[in-house]
Amino acid sequence: MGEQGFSAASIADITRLAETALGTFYIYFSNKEEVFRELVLEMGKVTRRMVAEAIADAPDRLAAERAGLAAFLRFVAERPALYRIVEEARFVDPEAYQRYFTSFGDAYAAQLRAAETRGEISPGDADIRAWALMGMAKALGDRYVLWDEGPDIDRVVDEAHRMICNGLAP
Amino acid sequence: MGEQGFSAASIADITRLAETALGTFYIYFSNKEEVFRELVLEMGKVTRRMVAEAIADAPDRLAAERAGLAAFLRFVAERPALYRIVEEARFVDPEAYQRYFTSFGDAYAAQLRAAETRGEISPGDADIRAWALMGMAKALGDRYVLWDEGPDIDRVVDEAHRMICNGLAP
DNA sequence: TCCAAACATGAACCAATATTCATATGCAGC
DNA sequence: GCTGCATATGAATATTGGTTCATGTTTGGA
Repeated sequence: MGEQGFSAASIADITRLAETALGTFYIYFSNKEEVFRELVLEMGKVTRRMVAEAIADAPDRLAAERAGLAAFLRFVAERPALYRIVEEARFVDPEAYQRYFTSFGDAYAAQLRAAETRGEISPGDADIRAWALMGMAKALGDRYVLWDEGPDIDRVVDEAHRMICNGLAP
Repeated sequence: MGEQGFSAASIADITRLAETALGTFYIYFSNKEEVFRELVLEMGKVTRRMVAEAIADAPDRLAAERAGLAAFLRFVAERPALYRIVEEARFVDPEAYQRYFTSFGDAYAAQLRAAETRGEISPGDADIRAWALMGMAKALGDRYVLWDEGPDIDRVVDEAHRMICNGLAP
């Protein structure tokens, strides 16, 4: 599903890869969308753990932003199929997609609020900021990881991080 | 296609809405993906014109960023179906999707480069910045326009613009 | 008025594939 | 070895919907 997309991946394809019979699929999943939903869920857990580990020992929030972005881009590079599944969920299972990102965004915003009270970042609406930052990461992942070509990940992280810290103002 | 999605929208649906016979479809398009591709193309033109007009008389780049973001969010609010089509292109016609965003990104980066030489923004990699900014706009569109609930568009634009200008550093 | 050529029609065709189900197999406890 | 339950199998089913095509209809120029 991650490689061919939801509709192109047939149950027959899936069971062939799993080396089981076609009917066996329906012992474990009630229909095609259910595997998909479980994949999205699984993906949520994996990404969350990944990022959490990556930022675990960052000295402050700005350092955490850098580490988190770098980890996310590395993740997209390593598991493009899983990343694809999440994005396709927008159309296959909008509920799951929305749940995925709102829960991610909520956690992100909470971290920003905590950092704000610690004085590590300037004051501002944590939710809006969280979504803006998630969007940045996604777009950079598309352009510089999935579609390749261009500066290496470190340079992308550097530049994006500079922008996250200081903005564009001269 | 914008309302139901590419696969859920049948040719029969399309021709019913168009009040023509089913077969007539194939006089104008050679297959289902071709209409889709043309829609993506059309959408590119419309968005481009929209944003260009919106930022036409901004005094400087930072003001243009604000006006452009506001225009984009307004556009998503007004034509969610067209916006959806572009995003679905990622899976239905990846070529078209990539063309859409790289050409948009190239134009965006060119504007940033010009602004940099005019001293309106700090120096930095224009391409990476352009993609980061596009990603921000997309994510905010998803969360605060398509999924509604939350602060009104102006507040979102205000907050995001502050972040674009000054970043998060205290 | 006539004639191509373009355009329109929608029933029929066909391929794909999600899902079911009757049957077979493995396994745990006795 | 036996019994019953869980699990496995894959051929058959049923539906869906993209695409074709033989047959009309319109149109614009001569």
